[in-house]
Amino acid sequence: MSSIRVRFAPSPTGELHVGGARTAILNWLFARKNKGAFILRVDDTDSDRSERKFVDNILESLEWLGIDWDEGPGRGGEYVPYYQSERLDLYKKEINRLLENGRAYWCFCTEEELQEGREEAKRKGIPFLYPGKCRNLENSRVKELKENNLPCVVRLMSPEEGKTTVEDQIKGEVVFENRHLDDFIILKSNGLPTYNFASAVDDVYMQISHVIRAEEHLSNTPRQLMLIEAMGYRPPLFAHVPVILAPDKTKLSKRHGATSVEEFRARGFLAEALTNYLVLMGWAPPDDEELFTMDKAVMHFDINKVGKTAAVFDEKKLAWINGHYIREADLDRLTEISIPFLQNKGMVPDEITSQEKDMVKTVLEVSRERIKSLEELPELCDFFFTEDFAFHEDALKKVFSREETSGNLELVYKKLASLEELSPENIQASFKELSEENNISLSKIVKPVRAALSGKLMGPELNNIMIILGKEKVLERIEKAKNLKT
RNA sequence: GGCCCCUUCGUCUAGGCGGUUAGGACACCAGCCUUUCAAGCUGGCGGCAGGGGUUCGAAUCCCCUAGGGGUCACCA
Repeated sequence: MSSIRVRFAPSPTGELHVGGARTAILNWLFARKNKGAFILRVDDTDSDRSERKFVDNILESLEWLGIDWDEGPGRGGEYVPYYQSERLDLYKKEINRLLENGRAYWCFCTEEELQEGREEAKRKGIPFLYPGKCRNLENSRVKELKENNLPCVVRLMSPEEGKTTVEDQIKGEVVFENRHLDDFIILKSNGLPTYNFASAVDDVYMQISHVIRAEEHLSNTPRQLMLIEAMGYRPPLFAHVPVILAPDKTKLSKRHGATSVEEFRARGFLAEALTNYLVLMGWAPPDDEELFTMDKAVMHFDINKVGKTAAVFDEKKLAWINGHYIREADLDRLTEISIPFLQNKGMVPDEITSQEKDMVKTVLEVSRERIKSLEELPELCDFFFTEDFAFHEDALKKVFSREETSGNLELVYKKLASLEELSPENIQASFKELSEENNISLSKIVKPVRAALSGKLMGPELNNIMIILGKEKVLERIEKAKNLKT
């Protein structure tokens, strides 16, 4: 009965946010480390904002990240169903128990009434707490009001004195005074449970041992503890992880750029880079190494060592990590995931042949160490795929504006034309000979050739470019570039 | 405003029991390598929010102040 069971319980009101992803990863690491179970539960009690497409997005994002769940959507489990919207009978049952035991009560206060109270409290500069007006309604009165179909909710009869303390695995002991907490709503007038209630009930029923979730839930925790106490169950342990901040130190949101896992994937980040980075904000392995696999993270993970401070999301560091994984990735796999980025720019056809695929692979081999995200690939290597590549402004200004460029290209043309086939050796030798024979610097030869072949001043090694392009195209492009003088 | 959490280089962090020139990484700068750009290597810049205590000795313990964040919904 002491088995470790954790859960990630997103509400499908948006795409999987990197903050949510980190919470999921932390839960997953904890479960894997302790040979426990990682449960995925969909907290969709907000019928207005929950959408099926977001459920799909969250599931896909988690799968893409490699965060697999032992129980949950698509996988079933002992505590099925894992959608709160399908567990309504259970909540109803627990609400009724609470009602019968006098630990909860029906409340018929209207929105207007409450709003008035809030405004008055604001005027007085004191926090608004529900005054408990409906606490002691006679049963007959309740029955009467209900028969008249008056909108009503159920509130928990919360203790007025004492303290509720949360033994948080990350924050330590956090104490809340019960008098600051009012009789909060557990059943909404639309018949659906509130988050606090459904979450507490499910955590208990699903035998969750540790609730690892975002810090913003810390202030909800005493309420859930009260609920669990009122229902007569044992509460799980809690661990609240700090939020992720944007560079301006406010909560990371859409206006800061990419925030969802899907957006990062679309921008050319690798799953292992994103997970590595996300784990790194708030946790560090014992050896302080920053680049690690999830396997290694699992081996050393310790929830108690997760930092208490909110971390600023640093895209530069993510990019560095991503560059590392791009360089390390299996080339075939990298080829597969790179193709869409090329197709996106029309560089390779949507229906790709195996020859074209091989070409992408070859190009990747000589280009990968120059990019930090797959998104940068098209611009870096467009000239490998088309004759219609653009000449970069720098190339025009620094190379093609020069008097001697045309003549030098002509020299190169002649020299290369005499070669049987291009090889690293004979290309090298040719350039060297040209330099010596004509007494011109190597760079005066090399730069124009690079510019002629790629339209750029920087890029993969020239040898590689020439060999991949092949003698025919190389000569064609040099010929064409001779007349490009600006 | 009430309640709660947090505070080590610009950023992410390491710093069980108080004694370190406060360590690493990203970024930035410089150099090396190099037929470009990267990558790689080497070096540099840069920090314990402030103030009081406790102590022979505090980034580490206590208190206060300041700053940041979260939350105060019939949202999760």
